[in-house]
Amino acid sequence: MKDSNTEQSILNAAITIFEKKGMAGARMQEIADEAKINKAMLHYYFRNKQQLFEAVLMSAFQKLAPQMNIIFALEIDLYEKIRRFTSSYIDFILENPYLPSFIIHELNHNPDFVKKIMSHPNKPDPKPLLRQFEAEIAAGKIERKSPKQYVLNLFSLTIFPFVGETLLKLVLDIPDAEYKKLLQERKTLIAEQFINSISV
Amino acid sequence: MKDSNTEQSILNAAITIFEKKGMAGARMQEIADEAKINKAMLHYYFRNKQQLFEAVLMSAFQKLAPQMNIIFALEIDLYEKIRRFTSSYIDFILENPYLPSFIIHELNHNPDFVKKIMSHPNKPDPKPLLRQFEAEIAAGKIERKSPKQYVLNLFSLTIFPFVGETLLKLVLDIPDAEYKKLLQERKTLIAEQFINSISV
DNA sequence: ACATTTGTTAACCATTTGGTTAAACCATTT
DNA sequence: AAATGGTTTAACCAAATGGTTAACAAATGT
Repeated sequence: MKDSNTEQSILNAAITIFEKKGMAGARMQEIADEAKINKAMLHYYFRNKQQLFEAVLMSAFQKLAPQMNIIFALEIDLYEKIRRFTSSYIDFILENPYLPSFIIHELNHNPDFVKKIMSHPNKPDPKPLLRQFEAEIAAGKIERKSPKQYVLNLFSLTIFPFVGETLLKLVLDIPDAEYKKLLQERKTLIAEQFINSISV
Repeated sequence: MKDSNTEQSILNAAITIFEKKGMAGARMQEIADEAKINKAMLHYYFRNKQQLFEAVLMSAFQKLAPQMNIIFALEIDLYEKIRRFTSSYIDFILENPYLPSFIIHELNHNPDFVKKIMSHPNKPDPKPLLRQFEAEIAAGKIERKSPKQYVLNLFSLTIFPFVGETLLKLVLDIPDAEYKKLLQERKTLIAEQFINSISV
């Protein structure tokens, strides 16, 4: 029984290609080239394109979810949690720029996979965060709005600047270097303004 | 010289298919079937897949940009403009649910098209909005932050719930009907909280 | 050392897919 | 009604693409 790093290097290559081109745009040969192995190996280890793709999509969740869930579960003040979440999420995505777009796009096109991951441990789970919003509302500390709306806002402010980067740069006429700087600024700015907008 | 509605029905079919499946996932035959015409007609009117695709992407901007630019250019109070923008954008996207995801995804994968549309009249242009933010800052009415960050926030809050719908429903465990209700709520909620977060 | 399993390769295959062509169709002009 | 020119169709084509196979190499167990 060999652990064989071939399987891992296939997966790595597949991650690179799939995250950049998506399921429909990726080519098996391109993945094989990227991994510098024979195309037949892809099928030997992962049977077919769909299964290789699902392994990649699952690994994307595996990368993202623990990182988020740790922060969601921390026993700290809500505001501090918001600050930590935005800052560390932005840092993480700066290292994995294709991740959110890839996940979102493929989730939109693979309803079956959505069901598959629904009960899977790799799912990000912001329930603790939701409960903290509820508690603060109950304590009269923040506006009485749906906690889900709060989390929606927080996710939108944090994730969209990455997903919509090309569109935003185009529409707002922002050069690359400046955009990078804006993203850095957002590591503190989001939490600051978000907290400001909910405090009663 | 015939005006021939064939060309238009091809474009309509192409819009349907491309917006749902993207450039890489769409099939010429599928578009022909959708339009109920012979596949050769696609090439007769649009030469090849790339050109048909670009016509579709351009038409997507054509649908979106005027709708936004009218509001951006209105001579009204900043806060009122924000309220109008979020409300009417959400209404519009509810009618065209695939639009933002399609535009964002394809822009990310077609750097050449980005250049092409940069100087095109179909580009959404929030410059008037940016200037109003600047004016309010100068007047000491809102926090002294980069106006671009403000617009980034506004776009994120408005657009992301559509682009990331599947992911958000999955992660926050929200059923379809409830999510629709949340989106409706956001037509007023976004502006309310956004304004609350920037007023000095 | 030998046999058996596991890993790897090159060649091959069937289907899909974007694109072409030549003939037919149809409206308008002469 | 014959000619003209744009429009439409079915059949076809070459390349790309996902997937398979059979032979070969390298470990692994006996």
